[in-house]
Amino acid sequence: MATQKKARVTIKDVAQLAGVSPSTVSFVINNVKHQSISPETRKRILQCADQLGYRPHYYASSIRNGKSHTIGVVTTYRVNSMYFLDLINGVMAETDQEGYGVVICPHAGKGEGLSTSFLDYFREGRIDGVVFISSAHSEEKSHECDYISLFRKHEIPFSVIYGYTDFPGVCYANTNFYEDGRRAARLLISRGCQRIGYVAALDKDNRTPYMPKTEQDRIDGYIAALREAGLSHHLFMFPRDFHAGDYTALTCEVKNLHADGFITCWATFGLQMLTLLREVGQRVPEDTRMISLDSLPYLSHTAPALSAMRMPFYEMARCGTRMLVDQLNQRPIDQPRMLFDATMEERTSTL
Amino acid sequence: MATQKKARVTIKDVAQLAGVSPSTVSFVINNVKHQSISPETRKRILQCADQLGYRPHYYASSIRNGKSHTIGVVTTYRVNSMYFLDLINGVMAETDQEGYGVVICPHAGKGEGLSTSFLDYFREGRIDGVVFISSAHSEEKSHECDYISLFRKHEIPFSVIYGYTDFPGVCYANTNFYEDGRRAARLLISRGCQRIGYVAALDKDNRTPYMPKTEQDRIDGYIAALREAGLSHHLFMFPRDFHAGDYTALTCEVKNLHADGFITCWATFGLQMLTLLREVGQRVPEDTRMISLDSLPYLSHTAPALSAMRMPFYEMARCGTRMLVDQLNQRPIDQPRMLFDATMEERTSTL
DNA sequence: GTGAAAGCGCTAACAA
DNA sequence: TTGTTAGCGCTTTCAC
Repeated sequence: MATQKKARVTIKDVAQLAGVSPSTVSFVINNVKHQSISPETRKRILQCADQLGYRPHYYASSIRNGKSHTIGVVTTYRVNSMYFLDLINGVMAETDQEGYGVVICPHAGKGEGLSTSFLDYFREGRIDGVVFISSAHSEEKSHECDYISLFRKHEIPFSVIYGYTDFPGVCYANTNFYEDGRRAARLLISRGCQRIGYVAALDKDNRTPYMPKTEQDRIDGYIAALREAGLSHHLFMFPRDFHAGDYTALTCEVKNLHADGFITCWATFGLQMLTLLREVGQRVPEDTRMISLDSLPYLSHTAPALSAMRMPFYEMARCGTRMLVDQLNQRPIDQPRMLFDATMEERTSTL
Repeated sequence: MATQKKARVTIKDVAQLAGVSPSTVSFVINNVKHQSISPETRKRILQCADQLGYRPHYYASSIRNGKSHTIGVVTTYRVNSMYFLDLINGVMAETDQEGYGVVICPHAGKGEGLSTSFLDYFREGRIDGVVFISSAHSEEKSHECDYISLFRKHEIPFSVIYGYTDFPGVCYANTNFYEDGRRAARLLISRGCQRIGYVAALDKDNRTPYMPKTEQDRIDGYIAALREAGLSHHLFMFPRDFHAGDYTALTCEVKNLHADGFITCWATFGLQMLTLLREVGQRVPEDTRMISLDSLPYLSHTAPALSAMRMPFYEMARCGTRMLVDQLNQRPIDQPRMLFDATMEERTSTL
C-alpha cells in the first residue's frame, strides 16, 4: 500500500489527543484574555500541540476574524532600485516583530502608470493595508496623489514612505533633505573648505534643471550652511551621464571656480566628478574634497573612496510599517509625520 | 448616523443580485469545466459581479481547495545582496503570470544558521512550496544540504536557485560558471591580449585561497580558453579589500607579470585593480584590459568604465519558479537541471 | 442548467 | 473551567 498522504494536523487532532474540545485548544493557543484555563489543561494542550507539530491554519483563522494579518508593499517604480533592499528589510524587520506577513504587490504589465494590483489584493482579503513606497526625488510627481486618493476611495489603510505630498491625516516617513544638504556642507566647511560647489542635475532633456522640491530642499540646506559660515554658494547644473559625451565646457566651468569642495546630488555624479577632477589635475581630497548626497554599495572601492550620505530607507520603512500596523490595530499614532536623517559615510574623499 | 462600515462583497451578494444561487456564481467565476451554464445566466452573473466589484476571497477559496496558491522565497543569506533585486523580479515575473502570490520567508533572529520560518509558513498553510535561493559562490557550504533535507523531511515542494549540490530528483536553476570564465577569457583574447591574469580571492583569514567549486569552475573555463589559444595562465590570490591595507607586494606581483589583460572574480576586485594599475602607470584599456566576473550597478560611471559579466539571477529565478509551479500543478518537468549564462556587459575597460 | 447543503479549519458567543 | 455550536466565504457533490 502506498504511503498515506500526510494530512494536515488540525485543532481537532490536538483536542482529541488532549481529551478536550477544539475551543479549549483555541483558547490556549491564542492565549485568550478573560478566559481562564486550568494550568494542567493548558500544559497538556501545549504539550500535545507540540508533539503533533500543530500550527494553526493561517488562512482559516484569518477568515474567521476578518483580518489577513498581512500587509502589502506598493511601489511607484518597478522593484529595481537599489533602495528596495533597505526598504524591504525595514518593512520585514517590523512585520516579523508584529506577527504580520508581507506581500509585494506586483506591477501589472509594463510598469508605466499606476499599478492597481493592491486593490485586487485588498478586495480579495489578502492584505489589510498598504505600505506605499513613493519616490520623493523622482519625476513621477502626480502619482503619489493618485495612489493616495485610490487608497482613500477604497478605505484601504496605508502609510507613505519617502513621499512628497502633505495630506492631513496621512502618515509619512520621509527623508530630511534640507538637513542632508546642510550637513554635507558643514562637513566640508569643518574640513577647511572655503569655496564649495553644489553639482545638481539637468532633466533628461539635458536643458531644464531637474529641481523637485526635495532637491530644492537640499540646496537650501547647503546654502544655509554656507551662509552661516559667511561663504557664498556656487550652483552647477550638469547633464546626466555627462562623462559619456563631450564635457569640455563643464570642465572649464569647474576649473574657473577654483573650488576646494564639491557636493553632488547623486553618487553617480560624484564618481564622474572624481574622474573629471583627476583629468584637470586636482587631487582629491588634498586639493578638493567631495561628498555625494546618496550612496552606492561599493564606494569604498573607488579611488579615492567617495564620501556619501546614505539615505535612511531602512529606517523610513520600519517607521512607515510601524505606523501602518498601529493604524490596523487602532493604536494611536503619536507623530504621523516623521523625518529621518541620512547617515554620513565618510571616506577618503573628504579626509 | 455614522457611515456604515463598508462590508465585504461576497458571492452571496452577487448571487442575490443575479437571482441565482451562490454555487452557480462560483461555477461561472471559476469557469468550471463539465458544468454547463446557460449563456444568459453566465453573462448576467459576470455583469453583476463586475457591478459590485466582487473579488473572491482568496483565503476562503484557498482553505476550501487546500492550496494557498502562494510560494515562499527562502534565502540562505539575509536579504541584502544586490542579487536579490533580480531574484525577486524573476520570481514575481513568473508568479504573476501563473496567478500565484509570493511571500518572503523572513530570517528569524540575527541570521546565522538556517532559518526555519518557511517551515511554519508551510505548516500554517501559507505557502504551497519554496523557491530556495542558495549561494553557490559563498562559504555557507553545508547549509544547502541542510535546507534540502528539511524540505524533504516535511515533504515541501521546492526548487533550488543558484545552488551547488546535485541531488537526483531536485530541480536546479544554476549559473554556468565554467562558461563565464571561458567567455571572459575569450573576449580578452579576441581583443588581442596575450598575457592574461586571473585575480581570485583569499578567504576572510587572508591566507587560504577562497576556492569554492564555482570559483574553480570559472578558473577552469579561463584556463581552457587560454589553452585553446596556446596561452599560459597566471593565477593571483589577493586578499579582500586589499586596497585598504598595504599592498606594495601585490603591486610588484602584478608589475612582474607584464599582463595585458585581467579577469577578476568580483567587480569590487576589478575596481581595486583599476586603481592599482593607474598607480603603476598602466593605462586601461590601452595597456591592459580588464573584466570582472560579476557586476555592480552604475559601473558605467567608474573610470574607466569596468566591463563585467552580469550574473543571470533574473533568469535563474524565473526558471526556478516555473519549475516549482510545475511541480505544484503536477506538470512534468522536462529538464530539472538548468544552467544559465551570464550577460556580457562590455564597457571601456575592454575596448 | 441550477440549487441545497455539507464542510475546509478555525473562533467566539453562549450553555453547561 | 470547559464544551457546543454557529458561522467566516467559498467549493463541490448530489439531487432536482
